[in-house]
Amino acid sequence: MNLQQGITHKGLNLLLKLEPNIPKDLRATGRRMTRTRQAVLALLQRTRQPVSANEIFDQLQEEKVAIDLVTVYRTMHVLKELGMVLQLDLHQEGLSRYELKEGREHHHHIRCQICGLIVDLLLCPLKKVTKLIEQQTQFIVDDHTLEFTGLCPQCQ
Amino acid sequence: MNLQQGITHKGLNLLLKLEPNIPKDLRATGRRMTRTRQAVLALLQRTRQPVSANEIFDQLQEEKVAIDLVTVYRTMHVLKELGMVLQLDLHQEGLSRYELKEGREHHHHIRCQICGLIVDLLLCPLKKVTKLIEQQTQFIVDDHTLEFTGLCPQCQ
DNA sequence: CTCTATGCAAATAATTTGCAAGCAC
DNA sequence: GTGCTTGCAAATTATTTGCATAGAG
Repeated sequence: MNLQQGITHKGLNLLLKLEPNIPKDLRATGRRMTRTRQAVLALLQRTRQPVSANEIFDQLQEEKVAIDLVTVYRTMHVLKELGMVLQLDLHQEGLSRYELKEGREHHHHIRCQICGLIVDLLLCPLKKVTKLIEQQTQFIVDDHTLEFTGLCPQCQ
Repeated sequence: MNLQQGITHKGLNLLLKLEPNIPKDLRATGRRMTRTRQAVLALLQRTRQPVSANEIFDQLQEEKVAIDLVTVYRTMHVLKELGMVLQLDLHQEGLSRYELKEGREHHHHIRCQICGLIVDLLLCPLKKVTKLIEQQTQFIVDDHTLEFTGLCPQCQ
């Protein structure tokens, strides 16, 4: 909802410098490093929270980067395919958010109902549960979604 | 995706008879029991899987029940407000599904990537984890989403 | 120079809103 | 009869697709 407000909180992510091998990742699959992709990647790197396509678009507009919203969607699609970006659907938000993968471990999130702050959870309690589910249901589990909502310290 | 196919599987839900006190629940809040609400409730009761607004609409069309898709959405909104229905957003499906609450315990789901079969999981491993998260993040947790995807026995 | 990426317009899909008429109580 | 409900049209929001052109390698 409110990117600005969220960003003013202390996030758990670090501000990472631009990885110089990203262009290689792109080229390795016949993809090209363009002005717009650079802008999106740079934005993702300096953003502490998972962002929506619209937020990326708005933010780049403010920074005078000419880009179409469609291009944002297409860029996210490519980056996700390459495994460089994670796509999240947080608890009943009705839109997707994206964050850089950048070698980070599998993790989940909690989002404040009031201000929209999203904080990383550095745990996933589901390894054992997954096995249990596979036994109980005879499914082969291949993925899961786990997101929390609540009130952040400042909104309580 | 494919309601029919899902329904042909053995679900874990029971087919419940129409609870006669439902109209009371509605009236208690100044709401009215109408032909369309009856049709939706009856459908929810005989459906073994969480259904989307569109599936409710299509199904009722087939049964020659005249109803508008807008009315389905509005009905789900009311039933959810009354606590009679649960709204689910399964793993990156991009739409909401609904199921009768009917006194059932808090639970989660697993959905088959191929045929769309949804099965209830009769466990929630998150009570302790929630406390841990509250300690670690200083959030007050008020809700969570946990949904799995995989391959059901018949699609493996 | 070739083929991918982009912008713009338009299409889709899920859901919501406005308003006048219908129907439950 | 009064006020909640509904249908129909239209608006909204998130996302996707088609196509001709711009631009990366």
